[in-house]
Amino acid sequence: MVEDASPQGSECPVARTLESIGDRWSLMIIRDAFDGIRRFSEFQKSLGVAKNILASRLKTLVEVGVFDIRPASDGSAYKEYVLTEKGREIFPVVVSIRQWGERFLFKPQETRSVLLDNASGQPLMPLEVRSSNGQKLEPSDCHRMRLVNGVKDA
Amino acid sequence: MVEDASPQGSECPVARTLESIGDRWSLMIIRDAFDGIRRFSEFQKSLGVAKNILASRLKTLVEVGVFDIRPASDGSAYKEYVLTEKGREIFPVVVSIRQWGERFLFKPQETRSVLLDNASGQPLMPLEVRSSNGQKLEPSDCHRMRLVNGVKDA
DNA sequence: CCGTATCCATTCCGATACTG
DNA sequence: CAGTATCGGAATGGATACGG
Repeated sequence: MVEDASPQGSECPVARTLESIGDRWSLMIIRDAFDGIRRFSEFQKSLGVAKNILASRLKTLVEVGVFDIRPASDGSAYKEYVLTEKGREIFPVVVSIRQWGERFLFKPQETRSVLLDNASGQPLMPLEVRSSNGQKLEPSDCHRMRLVNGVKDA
Repeated sequence: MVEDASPQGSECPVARTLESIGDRWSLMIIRDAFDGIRRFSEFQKSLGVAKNILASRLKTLVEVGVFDIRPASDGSAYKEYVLTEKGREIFPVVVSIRQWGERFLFKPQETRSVLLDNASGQPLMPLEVRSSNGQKLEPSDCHRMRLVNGVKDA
């Protein structure tokens, strides 16, 4: 018997986010979308995922409002999956994941894909956690608090 | 037949990161660790996860170098799981996930947990993707590139 | 208290075949 | 091309019992 748990209703935003886009494929699909991929077959080719599960993931990502479906821009009869604003705002998540992986999961000369600034061709600045007045924060500089109806609930 | 795919050897840092900490529980465990949780039973209580799978996840997180095992600080016979530097550097990932969830997955007055700066008691600054010279970047301002032995490829 | 071992249910995933 | 339908296998998760 679990007393916790309504899975869709976690109070922690981290948990709730992972419930909606934390599965094995969604973030990879979104990563590809940031690369300009929009068509079913392009996602499929890039990810090497089975078509049925790609279809399933795209459907739920549309349902949760991360993608919109639009008619194809080239006039072909098919649809395109384009990120909504909600979807585009996942960018920092993907970038932070990428930066951690680059730093800790690759040997220096190992072949990898990198994300570069169009203007300069340079790598991006590492994402940093900062306070509201711009101070860099370590994990120990923060604490979690429960917010009930807008008021703190120690 | 898949020609892609050596799962541990993806060239994309996003993919490789998700392979190592992208399962359903690891990021939740790490989130709790940022809250100061170190003991098996505390993780278990906080997450409501079965003991066997918690044990399994902690073991692999130690293996990949995200946690260290240390003797308990209170002198009891048991161990503590503390984040390594590699583990602590996941902080921006957890924070970006949290911020996205807060913004898009909660109604304004809905009960949630928030992360506050110890010094000011204020919420954190939203993470932003920036270029090496500090310019804010949108997804379309970036492009992916393959890096082979340190040189650009295509 | 801190796990491990076992067993079972469920979910997820890939391959294939099929439809418009 | 863009999916849907179906099926079997693999991975994952939960409950429980047990041992150090």
